[in-house]
Amino acid sequence: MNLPLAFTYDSEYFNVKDTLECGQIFRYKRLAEDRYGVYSLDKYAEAATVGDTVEVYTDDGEYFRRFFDLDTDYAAKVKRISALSPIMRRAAEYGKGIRILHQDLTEMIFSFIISANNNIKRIQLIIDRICDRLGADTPYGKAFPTADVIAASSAELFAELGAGYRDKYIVASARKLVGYDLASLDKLDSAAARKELMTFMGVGPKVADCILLFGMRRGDVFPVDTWLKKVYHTYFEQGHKDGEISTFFCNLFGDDAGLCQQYLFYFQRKYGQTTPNTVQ
DNA sequence: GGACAGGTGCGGT
DNA sequence: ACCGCACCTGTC
Repeated sequence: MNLPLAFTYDSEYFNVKDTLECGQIFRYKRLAEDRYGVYSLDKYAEAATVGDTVEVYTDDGEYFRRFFDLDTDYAAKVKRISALSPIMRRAAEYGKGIRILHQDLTEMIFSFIISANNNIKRIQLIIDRICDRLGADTPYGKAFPTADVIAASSAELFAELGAGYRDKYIVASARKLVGYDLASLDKLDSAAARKELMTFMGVGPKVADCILLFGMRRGDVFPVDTWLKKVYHTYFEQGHKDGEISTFFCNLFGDDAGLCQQYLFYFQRKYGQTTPNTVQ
């Protein structure tokens, strides 16, 4: 495979490693110290960091320019978020190279159904096996399968591929997606779209927020997982029950909530590598 | 070898 | 509406 250089971009607010490893995407691989391969649907790109420049190699530069969110001014966002509080300044400074990717909605639905009560290594393993088994061939490997193909499969297949008890969630949601008008979700506000997404089997509040943030570009949501619960209890005011933490952060951060969540998640995974509920 | 994973569905109050 | 609990399985 000989991919052409499609474009370059300044690396100060585009850190490829941080963007890919902050948990928003599962289909990527480290090819070398400063070179990563990234898959989205049936597309593929490689991003290499050379000095203060990121070089992106792909056959579809238009797709990946959008995918990497290169039209958004992250310097302004980091500046605004840094001004909020000392902890946000630290988290934003640490994660300032993270960009919220424009990922495919269907791929996000299945990926985050699989992510529930799971670890990142295993999530990647399961998704890779699903693509290998059901994805269409591309010049770069296997594509992410369509909902139609998943719907035509059985729960037993996904159990075989290691999905565990999520096997039936994957199939049930795929069958609901057949003939479903996902574009209609764009007309809803985030709260209404979240409620609708939660009618899919395997999609609860946290997974719905991830789908909204990573698959629908809704910056005004705040996915709360074990790491963010720990962040809340460590750095923010006490007193909210777990089910209220997302709303608390949404009210605090507004339209920057999703990006703030990524900064805090990545920051906590870096500096809070202790068991949950243990204050570092 | 046990605890833990980027939680959710379910049944019981 | 709000608990508490079981849950596949790879990794640490």
